[in-house]
Parts: sequence; C-alpha cells; structure tokens
Amino acid sequence: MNIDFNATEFFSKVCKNCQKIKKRSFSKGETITTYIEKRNQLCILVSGEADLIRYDFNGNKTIIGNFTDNDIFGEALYPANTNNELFVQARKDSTVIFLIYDNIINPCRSDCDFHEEFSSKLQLLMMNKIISLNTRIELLTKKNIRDKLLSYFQLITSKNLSKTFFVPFSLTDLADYLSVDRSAMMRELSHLKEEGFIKKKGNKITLLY
Amino acid sequence: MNIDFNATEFFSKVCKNCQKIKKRSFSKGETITTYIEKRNQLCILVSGEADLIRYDFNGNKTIIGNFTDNDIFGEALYPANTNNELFVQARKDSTVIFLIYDNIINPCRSDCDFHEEFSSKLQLLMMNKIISLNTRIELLTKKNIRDKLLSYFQLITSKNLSKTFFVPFSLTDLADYLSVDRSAMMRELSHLKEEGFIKKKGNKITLLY
DNA sequence: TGTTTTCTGTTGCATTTGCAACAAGAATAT
DNA sequence: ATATTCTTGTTGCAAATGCAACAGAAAACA
Repeated sequence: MNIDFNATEFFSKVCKNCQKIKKRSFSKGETITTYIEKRNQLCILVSGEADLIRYDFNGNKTIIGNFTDNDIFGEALYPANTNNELFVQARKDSTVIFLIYDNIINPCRSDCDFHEEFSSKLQLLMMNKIISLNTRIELLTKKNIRDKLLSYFQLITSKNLSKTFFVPFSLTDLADYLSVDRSAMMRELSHLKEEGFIKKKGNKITLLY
Repeated sequence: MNIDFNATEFFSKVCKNCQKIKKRSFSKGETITTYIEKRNQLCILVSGEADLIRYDFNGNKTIIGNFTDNDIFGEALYPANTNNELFVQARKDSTVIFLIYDNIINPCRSDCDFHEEFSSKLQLLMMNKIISLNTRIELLTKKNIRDKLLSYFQLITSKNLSKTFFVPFSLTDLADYLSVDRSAMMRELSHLKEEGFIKKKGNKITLLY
C-alpha cells in the first residue's frame, strides 16, 4: 500500500499508555481473528501478510481477501448477516494491532492526543481500503477465468513494472482467490500458454502481449 | 444505509460559503460522473439511486456497484489502472455533492469549521462504504449462479424482514449486477422455482425456506 | 391512443467450468 | 535420509454457463 504511514512507529510513539489498544504477533498459519462474534473489532496489519478465508458448508474454500502492510480488517468492517465461517489467517509471520471501534469514536481519555492524530491516519487507511476493495471487485466481476487471470496479471505487472513475475500465492490459493476451480484455472493457464499470451514455468509467468 | 447523517441538511447548515463544494441534481438515466480522468473527485449521493457501470471491449455491461442514500463514490476511491469505460449513471432522479479530496485534507480556509465536522462524518461514510463493498464481495465470490441468487435474496430479506419482496432492479440489470448471463440466470430462477426453493411471479419473489 | 422500446421467459446448442481422480515434483516434517 | 504432505499439472466426463434467437408481456413514449 502506497501510504506514508508506519503503524508500528506511530503506535509506539503515541500510544504507550493507551490500554485499549493491543498489539500481538502471529506465526505463519495462525488464526488472527474470526468474524463470528460482534464486538466491533478493528485490526491493522502492521507487518506480514494475511488472508480472510471463508469455508462454506461444502468445505469449499474461498480467499475473500488478502491483506498486506497497513491494511485494515476486522468484523467491524464486515456485514453482520454472513452465516459462513470467516477467519483471518496469517500467510506470513505477522504483527497486528487490535482496537475496538467504539473507542476510536469515544476517546479513552480527554488528554490523550492519540485519538485525534489517529483519526486522520485512519481516514487514509480507510481510503486505501476502499480502493483495494474496488480493485478486488473489478477482478471478481470478470465473467470468465481467462479474464480474471489476465486482470490479475495486469494488476501484478502494474505494481512490479515488469512483464515477468512470480505469482505470490501458490496456484492452488490463486484459484481460491479468484473464486474458481483449480483444475479449470490450470487448464486456462495452459490455453493461454498454447495461444502465446503467456510464458509459464511453475509460478513464474511472463506476459507476451 | 443505517447511518445517522443527512447530507443535505449537513451541507446546507455548514457549508454555505465553501466554494469548493458543488451540489447538483440529475434526472434518471443521466451520467453523473466518469472514472476516466484522474482529478481526485469524491461524490456523495444525497438522494436517489445510481449505478457504477462498466462496458468492456465486447460491449458487455456490468453493474459494478449500486449506490443509495449517503453512499460515496468517485474516481478518488477507485484504482487507477482500469482500462475500461466506467461511469456512474442515475437509476432514479438523484442529487449529488461533488468534492475534491485534496480539499478535505487541506481545508479551504482556516476559519472554516466545516472541514473538521465533515471529517468525522466522512469517516462514518467510509466505514459504511467498506461494509457495503465487503457485502458485494461476499456475493461475487459465490462460485455459481444459484448461490449468487440465494445470497442476494438473503440480503434483501434481511433488510426487508419479509420473505416476499420485489427485486429492486429489472432482472436484466440483476444479471449484470451479479455478473452472469441473463438467460442463464433466468434458467436458474426456473430451477429454483421447480425445486420449490422460491415462488416467483415476474419480479415478485417469495423464499420458501 | 397507438407505436416503439424494453423486459421477461424460454430453448437449442456450443463452450466453459467444476468435479474426481491420479501421477510426478517440491516442500516440509520426522 | 526418509516419509509425509502439499503443489503442480493433466485428463475424462458431467454439469453449468454463455450465446443467439425469438415470442409475448409490460412499460415508456409520442
């Protein structure tokens, strides 16, 4: 995320005494939080990487979201009526700040200048969140696997400024992220290769257009 | 949107003299704004209803988003690298407030107390926006038409508190909103009817489960 | 009012996707 | 070092979806 905000630094300076904010580290694979209970929890991913994962009743896995530095998440930002099992899992070792949203609106102490400064930072974080959610929707509204793949690749190359890149997920996870069947996606990758749109060796892909 | 904020009232009270904010009304069908140029435009839908629409190179239409009261939109909230034609069109007669995001961060005048109050309101609007985008993603990550329909219906009934409702779009638009083929969606609706999951007469639907 | 346009509903057919299963390679754990 | 687990890659087949086309109903228009 291209935002001039280092959450760790910010929180270490400003909020030493603020008891309502918790910071914790997680190892790869650990569950960071769930979206089951309603408690107005808001989380900031200070470092690392994490996924928001849904399993439906058929055991079908979907990676609803993928969070990186300074990303915000938590059940406070999620619709209530979801009757699926939703949880956030660390993809890499991660550090997360936990807040209760009510405490942001109602400062914990009147002399705590943390909240004011935080509020303006939070606005930037939310702005970026909205943009990244819109990016995700752009992807998901593509009606076939080919277009989803090509959109996803374009997203990566526009960040990397290189036509060659490694898919940052396993291909299995990529399928879950694009919300398509893995074997169907693999087949489509083969077709893209045959038709000369991409070069592919494992997870290393080069766009040829 | 369940938020205690009436934008019209707010702006009429607070910002009579603030020249950088424009308000305009649109008739049904009119184009409210496009997401082509980069100008950091942020819009608030004061009243009415509007869609964010994408036409791809094949002329394929997708309703990327549907905006109602107090919804925010505008190219400032959208990723830059979209090479599609994107525009916002009034579905009903609508009134919209236009701002330039830079002006929110850098107040127009030091004695303009509008910006401070606005900032906290904006935070709420953004929060709600994030929730509605997450709702949309929940829908779009469903992997087949049946699940998309059922999720969408559940969304409506949880708002209406009634198992019977009228689809607020035309079914043609609903297909564009769910990002699926219309005839395939109609077929799936027939199947849901045959299998006894729903009752359906035109756009009036009753959930039987 | 009558005319035009849009929308609903349906169907046949081609294509795409999902599902299940399996083999080989890579990564991880013991 | 070996066993185990995860990942990539592939395929046959069934099911779902998209596409094209059309008819009748409903809505918008003039």
